[in-house]
Amino acid sequence: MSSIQVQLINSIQSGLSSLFQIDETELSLQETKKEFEGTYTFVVFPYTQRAAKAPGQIAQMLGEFLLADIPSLVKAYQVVQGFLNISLHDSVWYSLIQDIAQDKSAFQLAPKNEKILIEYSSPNTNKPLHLGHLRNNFLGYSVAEILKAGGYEVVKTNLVNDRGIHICKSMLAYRLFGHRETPESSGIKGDHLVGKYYVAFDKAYKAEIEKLVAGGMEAEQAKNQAPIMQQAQAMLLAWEQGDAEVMELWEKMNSWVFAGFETSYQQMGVNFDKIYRESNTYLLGKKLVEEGLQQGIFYQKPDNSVWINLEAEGLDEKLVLRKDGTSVYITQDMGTAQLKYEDFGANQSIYVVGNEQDYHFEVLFHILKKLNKPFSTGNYHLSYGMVDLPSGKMKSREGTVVDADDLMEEMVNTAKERTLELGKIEGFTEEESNALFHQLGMGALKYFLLKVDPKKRMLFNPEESIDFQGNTGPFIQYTHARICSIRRKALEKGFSLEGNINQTSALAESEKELIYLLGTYKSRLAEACDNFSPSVIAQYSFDLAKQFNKFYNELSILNEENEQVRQLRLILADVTGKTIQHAISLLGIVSPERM
RNA sequence: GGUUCCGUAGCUCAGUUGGAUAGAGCAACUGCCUUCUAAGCAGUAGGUCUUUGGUUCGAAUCCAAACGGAAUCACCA
Repeated sequence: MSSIQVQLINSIQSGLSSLFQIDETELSLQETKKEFEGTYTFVVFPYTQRAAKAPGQIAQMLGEFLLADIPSLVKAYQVVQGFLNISLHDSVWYSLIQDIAQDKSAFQLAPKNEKILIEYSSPNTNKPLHLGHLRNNFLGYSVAEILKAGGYEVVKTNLVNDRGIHICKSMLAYRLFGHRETPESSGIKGDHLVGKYYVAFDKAYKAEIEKLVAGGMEAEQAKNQAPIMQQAQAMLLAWEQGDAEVMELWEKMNSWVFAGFETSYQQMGVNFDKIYRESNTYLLGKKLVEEGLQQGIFYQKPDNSVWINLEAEGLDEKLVLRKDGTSVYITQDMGTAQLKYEDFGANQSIYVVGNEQDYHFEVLFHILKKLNKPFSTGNYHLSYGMVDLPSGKMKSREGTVVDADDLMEEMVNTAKERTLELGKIEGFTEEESNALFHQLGMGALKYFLLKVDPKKRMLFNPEESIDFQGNTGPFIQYTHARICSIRRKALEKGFSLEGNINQTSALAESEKELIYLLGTYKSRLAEACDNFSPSVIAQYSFDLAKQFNKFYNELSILNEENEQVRQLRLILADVTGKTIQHAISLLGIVSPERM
């Protein structure tokens, strides 16, 4: 809350107390709606009974009280129905923009002295990344940036799922149909090449099932009996036993995938402080299971499988180790939790994982609690909604996925087309042009995916291209470029962006609103932090850019003849530019200086 | 079937702890480039906030039920 709001609330508080003997500790102000005059609105309905007066009368009396109590702040008030609308003196806005312009930590909240670990991306090494991963990666990266700006120490990790039956499927298919092709020989990016064999496995598997069913076998049995599936299971066993040939193939194909992912991550502009692999953490998970077994937290069934009973927590019995002693998904997560704690000892640990795994994380956190380790607390599942297509959920095996690399390339190409159409790259070198196309394409894509509340599922229609106009990344980037242009021209003309602001004339409405918005940045940032929600920042960036464009359109900056007014507007533009740049950098979006 | 989540303009989404006549963008239509970048600005049109009942000064928001949709309930991850 800004100091302006604090002063207003304190004054209203004492007004309520002295006028009506009402002592209220939790008062809230709201923004005045556009169609009424004023900046802040106080709603008096809740006090009519206790004050034994009509709403209008209470508002009237409070308004007079404010005028007398804080005359330097409050210029006027209007009573509309039961709403007390408060207008502030221009001097308040002048001093606010002055403060913001000089605030060295305008973009940084106070240190929290807390370390937060955030795990995101978490791909499987059997197929390339798709649109869902893009939402995950942009979200994880952005939340990390937001938390940093919010005063937390942040560690970014990525847990790669590089082992298991699904990995063996692509390995087996490669062995059967691959003819030793490599990313180099085929010209196919490593992760896509491996993904090709994952699909090939599924195709062969389905054909075998069909054949068995045609021969009179039940579908369920056919799924288990299909030779290629049995081969895959045998391969998994061989892997767990460290079979040299299988390990060699596994390492070779994984290295292709990792190289491919690295390229994709670079395009996305995301990075990690530490990459974990499940092949390195699942054994630690097994140890934790043994430990818990001895402590009686887990129990063993006659077939040797190990379980935990969470019925008291309203859940079910859950398996933590298979009867053959191999680990399952949750075993690995237990091990990873411990490893992360040993490596970083964070106060909080966030898992950026889709909401289809809500139940899994509920179980995991209960298990960790029961283990009663230092990492049993502070765990949070940042559960985001799926990206659906008009046809429904994306399914990799059925080929109904939007590939991440393809989509990014398409976005950059679209950015190129738009930019060339508009003839916006005069004087750019080829390198600068390409950088701009990338910044704009990715800006559009990131904004598109981040502007929506993370918790909600969202729709992507591949038939409709992502916009570059309106509520979009490029719109905000464009506003920044405009401001940069003003800066350049101001400096050419010898105008300073640093000077003091002197109050002379009355502020225009669009100036006041811009200052007001700039003044709310920190509280929006805090809100984004508390909710792990980049969409708060996205929404703010758009509002700010929109307001700036209105201001820009209505008023002259460089052509303003009154030097004091010009100075104010220049600083207003400059601060807006810096704020936009900072805000969208939290979304992983670059602010071009020209476009 | 159990559990959880969702339902706001033709489409994609905002909508703070309940507050005024429910907001943006896209798409449609009308204006504005000889002046700081028109990827912009201003305007018109578009709504039974799925439905019904309840709580109260006041409900898109809280409660209940119905209808519609999604996720999950694996010795998959």
